[in-house]
Amino acid sequence: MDLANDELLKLDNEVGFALYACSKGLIRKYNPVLERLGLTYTSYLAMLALWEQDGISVSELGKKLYLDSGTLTPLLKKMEKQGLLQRRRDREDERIVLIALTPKGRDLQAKTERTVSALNNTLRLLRESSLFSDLKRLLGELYEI
Amino acid sequence: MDLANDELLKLDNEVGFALYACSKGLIRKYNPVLERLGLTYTSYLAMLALWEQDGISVSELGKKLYLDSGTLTPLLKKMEKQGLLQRRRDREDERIVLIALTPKGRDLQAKTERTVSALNNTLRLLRESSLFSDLKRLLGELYEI
DNA sequence: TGCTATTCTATTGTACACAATTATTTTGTG
DNA sequence: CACAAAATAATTGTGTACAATAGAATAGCA
Repeated sequence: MDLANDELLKLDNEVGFALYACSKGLIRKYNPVLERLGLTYTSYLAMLALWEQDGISVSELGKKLYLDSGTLTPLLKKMEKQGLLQRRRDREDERIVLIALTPKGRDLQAKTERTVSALNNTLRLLRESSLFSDLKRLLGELYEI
Repeated sequence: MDLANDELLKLDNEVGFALYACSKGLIRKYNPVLERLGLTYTSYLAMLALWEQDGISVSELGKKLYLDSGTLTPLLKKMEKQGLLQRRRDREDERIVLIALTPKGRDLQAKTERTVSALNNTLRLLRESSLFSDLKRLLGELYEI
């Protein structure tokens, strides 16, 4: 697909728009389901990261999720209020805030697994297609441009 | 890729996360460039849609962009203030608000074409790969699930 | 040891998104 | 025609995103 000048600015030719609309569409599917768990899509992603690796710092979590402190600080405070995790300064280095799941936060994993399995089934085909690996490759490339 | 239960909730296996992170990453690349045009990513998309088809209603624009009035109304008011477009009620049907580009809005197209061409080149490979058509297909499927 | 640069989190300000609700207008039907 | 239903924007409330800045703590170095 090599575009002439007058085709360059068409909405349907925008890779970014396809990504943007797909991403929002999927989040719209997830959010009502996650609501039953008391989670939003963003807090769901944060929990996924923490279930994999508990006790990490805000900046480490930010690297995993590609989010900065401007997003994470209020999000984590809200999740702390919900009783899912605790935040505390590292004693060795007072600049760092470490995140630790509470028992309630850990226990949520099993219920979440059951709850999202329906969505996961819907997305199974996507995960099995080459689209998924292409996306992950794209994500890597985006951060090198 | 058929996932065992303990793999199901891993962040790296989330199709949604790959989409979400890719989309935000790309918008982060676009926004500083678009700023030179006085546009944000969202208003850029709105202008793309309007350059293709001027004089449409808010709801028609919403269908093109997959956005609702809660997002579009304040966005369009801001763009009207910038002098890019005008909003006026349809005389035939007072429920409808029609959007019309101003000369300034139309003139922005040429400059935008030049400005985003660098970004477009970076993304040329993506547009030429199967990823792009896969994404558009996914977008269609998402709205049927 | 001081001093400077760096690291890390928090804050501020701007800009979306979207569900739910409201208000207005039009349409369709008995 | 009257009135219920539908269509259309606007509003409200909540939840992100992120650039830019600030502020505290640490590291590195003359």
